Amino acid sequence: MEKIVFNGEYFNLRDTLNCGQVFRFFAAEDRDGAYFVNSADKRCLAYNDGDNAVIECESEDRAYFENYFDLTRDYGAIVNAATAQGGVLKTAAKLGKGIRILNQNKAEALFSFIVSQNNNIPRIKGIIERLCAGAGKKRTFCGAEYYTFPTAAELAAKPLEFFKEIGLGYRAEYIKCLADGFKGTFDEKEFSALTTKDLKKRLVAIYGVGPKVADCVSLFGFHRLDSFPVDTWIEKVYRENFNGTLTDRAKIADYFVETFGKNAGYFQQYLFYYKRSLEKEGK
DNA sequence: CGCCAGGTCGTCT
DNA sequence: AGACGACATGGC
Repeated sequence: MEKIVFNGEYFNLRDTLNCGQVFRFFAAEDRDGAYFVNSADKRCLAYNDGDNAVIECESEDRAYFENYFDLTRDYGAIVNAATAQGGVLKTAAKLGKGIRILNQNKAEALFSFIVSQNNNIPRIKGIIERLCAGAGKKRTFCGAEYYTFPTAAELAAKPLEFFKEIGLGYRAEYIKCLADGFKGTFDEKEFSALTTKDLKKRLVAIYGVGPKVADCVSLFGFHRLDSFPVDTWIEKVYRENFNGTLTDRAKIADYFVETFGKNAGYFQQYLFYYKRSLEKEGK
């Protein structure tokens, strides 16, 4: 077992996991504030401890999770850049300075964000868990069982009925179609080689993937920071805090990418998290 | 019960 | 190009 200890000033597990970028994490029942985080076929236990963030994982997975949690990136510089923008971004960066954008498994991100469309987060998590339990493999970590995210081949082996049974609803056809389309393999390189613009075109060409899902996959799966998913929350920030008048979400996305440049993806998370937390407080 | 969920597709102007 | 309803399901 390996223990990765990292300065926690810009690494808050709760905020990073709860900002809507990832769905396969579970609060560790017997350890307050600790989470089991699953990615592809791996699992780790992660928590904040005093000034540090700690990740416990199998020794062979150390490099995987160092990359997964984006540990080589200078988040202090990103937060400073956001703070320098002033206004709502300064406030949002203060609140969300512990958020990191994960380097998720690309296939998992693609399938997961198709599930996310017109859906709520608790239900998305439930569907994905049933997808893993029904099509993935059983593994053990720290004496507890978990399921791996199914491979493209494992998904392709399942009939349409399976996807309906786990509660995907009309999205079952999207998932089935995608699984069949990959013919047993997911060629990451084919996607990774593309520019962000072409990657989005390629993703949108997939049945069930529209501009919003494509931007999420691009940002959360491929770490393309010049992606800016626009949903109702971002639209709200745009109107209320940037005095925006555009209504076309694609144009709003372009506006933010042009304004924020290489930090656009990070700033999107700060703004999203900030706006949504205001709503939650009000309730 | 009705509204909504980190939308997308098909269809019609 | 832009508007609009349908879509499965269940959380709240």
